[in-house]
Amino acid sequence: MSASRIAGSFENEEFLLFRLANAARRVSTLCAGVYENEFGLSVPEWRLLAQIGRFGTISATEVRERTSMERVAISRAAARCLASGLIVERTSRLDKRSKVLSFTAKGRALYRSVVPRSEALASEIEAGLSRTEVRQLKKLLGKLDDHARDMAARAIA
Amino acid sequence: MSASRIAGSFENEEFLLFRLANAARRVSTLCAGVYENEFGLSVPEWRLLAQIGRFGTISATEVRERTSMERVAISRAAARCLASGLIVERTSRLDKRSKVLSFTAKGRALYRSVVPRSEALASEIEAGLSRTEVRQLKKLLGKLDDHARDMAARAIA
DNA sequence: GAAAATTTGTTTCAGATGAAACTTTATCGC
DNA sequence: GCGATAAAGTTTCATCTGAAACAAATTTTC
Repeated sequence: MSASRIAGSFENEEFLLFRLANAARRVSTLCAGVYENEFGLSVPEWRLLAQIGRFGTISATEVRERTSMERVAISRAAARCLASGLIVERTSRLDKRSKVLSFTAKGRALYRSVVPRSEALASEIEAGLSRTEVRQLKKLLGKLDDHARDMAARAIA
Repeated sequence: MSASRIAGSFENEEFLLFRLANAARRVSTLCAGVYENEFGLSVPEWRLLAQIGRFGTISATEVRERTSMERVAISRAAARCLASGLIVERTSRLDKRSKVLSFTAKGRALYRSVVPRSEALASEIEAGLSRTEVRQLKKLLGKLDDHARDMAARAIA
């Protein structure tokens, strides 16, 4: 069949995009279920809380720099965490556009309970791979992300 | 600060989920722009066409088995490709529930023009990594996906 | 020091997405 | 063969998502 002759190398190796999309969707759905069912958190909410947990007090921009989350996602995650009383925000004195986020007692307590579960979940997910493979995979994903970011930046410029 | 002491190993290594989500989002957005701007195709539509290109005539279920796409995504991609005259569908004689999909002349021509662009795009994206790293990454993503699928299946059962 | 441009964060809108209900056809158990 | 169960695809609905417009504050430029 002519169609398949045309395909060339495309035929045997599936495009990285597709594998990446599949793996990300699968892992994300799995984790989202756990965070939602056990803690009532969405993945972006947990991502935000994890940053506050690490850095104590942090602005949305700092979260973005550290996680590559989108502005909108951070804003929405923060709004929901505020509404559920997990965090408080205060306008920064240095820059009144900026609001710094920090835990309430309730938020800190929740964070403390999520961390071990999150680690256990990561272990479960990574259990299909060896330690070396996990390290390798993270490294390669980081490299790919960096390269793709460069490409996107160049495309815009 | 007590919050950071709690974090433990979580502190240094970013959770695989997050890296995966970042890389997938970045690559997907990049590719979606190319397919959309240059061919008027969404990623799921291109994924579907790629399967028809490889296998000639194929049912939605076979597409799902081969790509891990969701039923709904396939159904919608097929509806749009039908509407834009890229494919036709015929009820299978063997199973009247099933519809087999195949190219129109227009669809085949488009497919032929997308394949080389898709390969070039893949090369560009993979250019940040060595050949070995690309192979490794694909392998690890496949393994991770398989393991996560098993976990999800076990969670339901 | 005021106008222009930039940055921070929010909101809006339109399209994407996924779970669940649904329709139709096929298969299983008896 | 007939009722129950399952499978193929579609549709609905409620939510998620991202791009772009937006408001407010800051920085830059002249």
